[in-house]
Amino acid sequence: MSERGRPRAFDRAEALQKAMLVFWDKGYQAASLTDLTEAMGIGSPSLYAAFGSKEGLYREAVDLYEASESDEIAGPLSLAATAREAIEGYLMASAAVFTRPGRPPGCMVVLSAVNAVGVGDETSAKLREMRAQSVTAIAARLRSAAAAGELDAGLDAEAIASYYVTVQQGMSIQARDGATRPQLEAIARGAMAAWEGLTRAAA
Amino acid sequence: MSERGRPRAFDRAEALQKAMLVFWDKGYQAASLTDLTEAMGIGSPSLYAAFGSKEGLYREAVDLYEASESDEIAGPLSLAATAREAIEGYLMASAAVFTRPGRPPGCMVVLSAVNAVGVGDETSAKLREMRAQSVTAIAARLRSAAAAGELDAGLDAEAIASYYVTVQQGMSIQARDGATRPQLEAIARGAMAAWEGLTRAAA
DNA sequence: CCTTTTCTGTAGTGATCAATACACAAATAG
DNA sequence: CTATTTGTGTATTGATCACTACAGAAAAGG
Repeated sequence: MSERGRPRAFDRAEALQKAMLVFWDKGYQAASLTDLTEAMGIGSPSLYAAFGSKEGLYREAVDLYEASESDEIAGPLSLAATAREAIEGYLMASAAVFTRPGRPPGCMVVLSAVNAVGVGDETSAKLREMRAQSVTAIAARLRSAAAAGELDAGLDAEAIASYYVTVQQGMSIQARDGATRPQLEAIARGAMAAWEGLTRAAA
Repeated sequence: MSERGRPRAFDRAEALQKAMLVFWDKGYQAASLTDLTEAMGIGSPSLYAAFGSKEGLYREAVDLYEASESDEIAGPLSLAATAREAIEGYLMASAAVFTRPGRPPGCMVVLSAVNAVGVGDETSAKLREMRAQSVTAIAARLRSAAAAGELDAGLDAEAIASYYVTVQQGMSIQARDGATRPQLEAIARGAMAAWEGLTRAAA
């Protein structure tokens, strides 16, 4: 097939992983081509041959983030037995991922709401949709719990989901300011203290 | 006194206000000198004569933000009769300020945790301290309420304060994504649903 | 071998960045 | 008036930005 020509001298997936860490750490615009090529260990022509452009590389970095880190955060939402355990697991997994050693603090997708300046409209819209998807997924989990009789049928799933996603997004800011995993977990437990009040009566 | 020389042809306070809006909207690095001078209606030499440097202008813009917007958010903390009303008022005022028409969405100081890349260490530390100050102020309000017998004496004031500040910071992200004032207020009410659980037993 | 294809390294492109040199304008001091 | 001081407008500084032209290197096809 396409094995003609000089073979690539670097591992594409490995280089993308390094680029993801730079974008995650600095945001789109503040990550310079020099930052990227140095972290990836390649020259800029190799970067452009493999990824097309800075924004193309960013898009792939976001996809990689979603596939690796983001799925770990969302995992509990579909796996936990009860809706309460699902959301608590979501917040606890966030606390873990946001403070994992060797990784930038906070969530790359959440932070992109603030530091993805200069990115194209299409990529920007995709990132916004990814953040909105968190609310959708949690609301769906709440509605399925309500349909199963586990929770009150009259609850406002969207409002509750927005609240928990807001807490999780605030945890990204806290992580940026140096909050540790136990501190973020304490915040998550604080957020869960609202659970009974929110799910008992329709807000 | 110092009325010698050609008088300044623009209003310094007015120009600073315009610069604050640009920094608030775009962050430090993404706000270019062209953006700033166009918004302020002056040439770059006038900017440098009046404010010293881009970072000097940014520092003054942060001070102006603190004096105008930030005080409105923190007002309820010292004015409200009860600790609960103080914190609820803090979140409600945040919802209002974060979505005020004609102003950028979200809190300039909160967002600076993410978009103040490239700013000097001293300014960066000052901004971080301003964010930490929110936790300190709320914790102090909780402790005074506990000392007055209004709340349980064994509550973890720091943990509760961190939780509510995290919600407020998440509201800044939500505002960036287009959340309206009623939506943010609903989130604030959701956060207040945790109040009894948090203040009843020592976490 | 030679040709074709693909990638790498060097060395740059024009554009934009924050910041200024310099000449002139506009005020006060004497 | 002249001298001094301060601000403005033009035009530009070197540095850095994202990006690429070009020549040579390293592979497969014939």
